[in-house]
Amino acid sequence: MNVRTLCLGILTFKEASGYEIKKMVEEDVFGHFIDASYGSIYPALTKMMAEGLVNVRAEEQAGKPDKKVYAITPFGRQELAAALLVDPAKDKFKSEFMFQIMLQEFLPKEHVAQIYQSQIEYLRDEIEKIRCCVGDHQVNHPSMSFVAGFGEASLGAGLKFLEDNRAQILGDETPSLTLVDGTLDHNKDQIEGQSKDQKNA
Amino acid sequence: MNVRTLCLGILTFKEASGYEIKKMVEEDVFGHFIDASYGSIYPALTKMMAEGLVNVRAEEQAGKPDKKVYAITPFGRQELAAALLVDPAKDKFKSEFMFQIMLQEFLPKEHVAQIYQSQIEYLRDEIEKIRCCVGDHQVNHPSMSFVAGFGEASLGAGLKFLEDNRAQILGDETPSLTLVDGTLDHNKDQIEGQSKDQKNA
DNA sequence: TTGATATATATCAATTTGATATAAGGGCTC
DNA sequence: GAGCCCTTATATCAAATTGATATATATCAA
Repeated sequence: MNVRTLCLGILTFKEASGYEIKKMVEEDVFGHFIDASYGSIYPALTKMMAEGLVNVRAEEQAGKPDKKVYAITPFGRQELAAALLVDPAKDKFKSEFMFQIMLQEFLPKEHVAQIYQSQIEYLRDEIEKIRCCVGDHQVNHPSMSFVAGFGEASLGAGLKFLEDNRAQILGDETPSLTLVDGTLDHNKDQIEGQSKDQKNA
Repeated sequence: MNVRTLCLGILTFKEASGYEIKKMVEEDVFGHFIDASYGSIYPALTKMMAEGLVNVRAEEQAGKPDKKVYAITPFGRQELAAALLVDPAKDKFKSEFMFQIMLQEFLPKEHVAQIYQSQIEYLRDEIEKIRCCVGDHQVNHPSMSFVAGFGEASLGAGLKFLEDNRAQILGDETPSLTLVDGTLDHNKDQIEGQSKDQKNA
C-alpha cells in the first residue's frame, strides 16, 4: 500500500489539508498503524488532484498560507475500493529500543536503564492517548473503537511485560514496587549523572 | 538507525553472508523488530568492508556462487557502540490489515472475513515461531529470551483481542468459546443470517 | 521435462524519509 | 521590543530504502 491509498483512506473520514493528514497519522488512532511524511503526502495529493481522485478548496487565512483542503471524489472512492481489495501486507513492527536491548552488552548500564524507563513512559503515554481518543474525540465509527481496542491490548501487554521483567535486563533495581499502586518512581541507583541531550540517528 | 548499524549488530552474534543476514531479519528473533532488504544489505556490507568495519572470507561452494562470509572487526564494534549510544527512535507499527478494517465499509464482507481469519492465523504462526526460536535454537543470550518474551506477550494479547472481538467486525460467525471468563458481555442476540465457513487460504 | 523452491550475489527505478526552506503568528521571558 | 521557540502551513530534495528483477546452480516434485 502506498501513500496515495493512505491519503484517500483518511480523506473518507473527513476532508483535510496535507498538514492535517500528517497530524492525523502522527496523533490520531491512525497513527498506531500507518505512517507517512510530508515529502510523500504533498506530492501524492498534487498528483491525485490532477487525476481527479481528490479536489481542493483553498481556505484563506489571515497571515498563514492558504490552507488547501482536499476532499475525496467519487472516482477517488472507486480507486480506493480497488486498491484495498488485496491481501494486506504483513504487519511490520520496528523497534530500535529492542535492538538496543539485544545489544545491551555494548552499552553503558546507565544508558540501558535510561532507555528502559523512557520506553515504559512512552508506552504509558501511547495507551493514555488511545484512551483519550476513544473518550472525547468522536470514535463513533465502530471500526475505530475496534482498532483502538487492539492497540490498547497489544501495547498494554507489552508495557506489563516491561514492568514485570525489568530485573531480567537491569539486574535488580526497583524490584517489586509496581504492585502497590503502579507509580514506580524512585530509582535508588540514580541515572542523574547522565545528560539527556542525546539525539536520534 | 540505518542498515549499516543493523548489519553490524547482527554480525556480533555470528558471522554471516548478506543472504544469511536477510534470512535472520526475516525469520529469527530479530525479525520481530527490525527489517532490511537485499538492496540495502549488500551495498552496506560492501561499503563497510572498504571502511574496515567488517572483513570477508569467501567460502567456495560446489555450484552455488561463493558465499561471502562477513565478520565484524574491532573497529566495527567500536563504531557499533557509538551508533547505539543514542535515544532509540520511537517504535513503529505498520498494519495494512488494520487500515483495511478501518475502511471495511469499502470492502466486500467476504473479503473482510477472509483477511480477519488470515490475520488470526498469521499471528498464531508468529507466536509459534517465537516459541520454537526459544526452544530449539540457542536463545542462550539472555536478552534474546527477553525480546522473545516481549514479542510473545504483545502478539498474544493482539491475537486474543482478535479472537474475542470477532463479532464486532464480522457480525457474529464462530460465536462463543472464549466467553467463559472473558470481559465482553453484550452479545445476547445475534443475527444468524449467514453461517458459511470461510477457511480459504 | 517443466516448474517451483532454495541458495547466493547484485543492481536499479521508484518510493519514501528526514531534513530543510519559507513565511507569518503567538507566547514566553528578560 | 528583542530574541527565541513553537505551531500552522506548503513545498522541495538529497539520501536511504524498498521491491522487483537478473543471473547462476541445485534439488525436489509432478
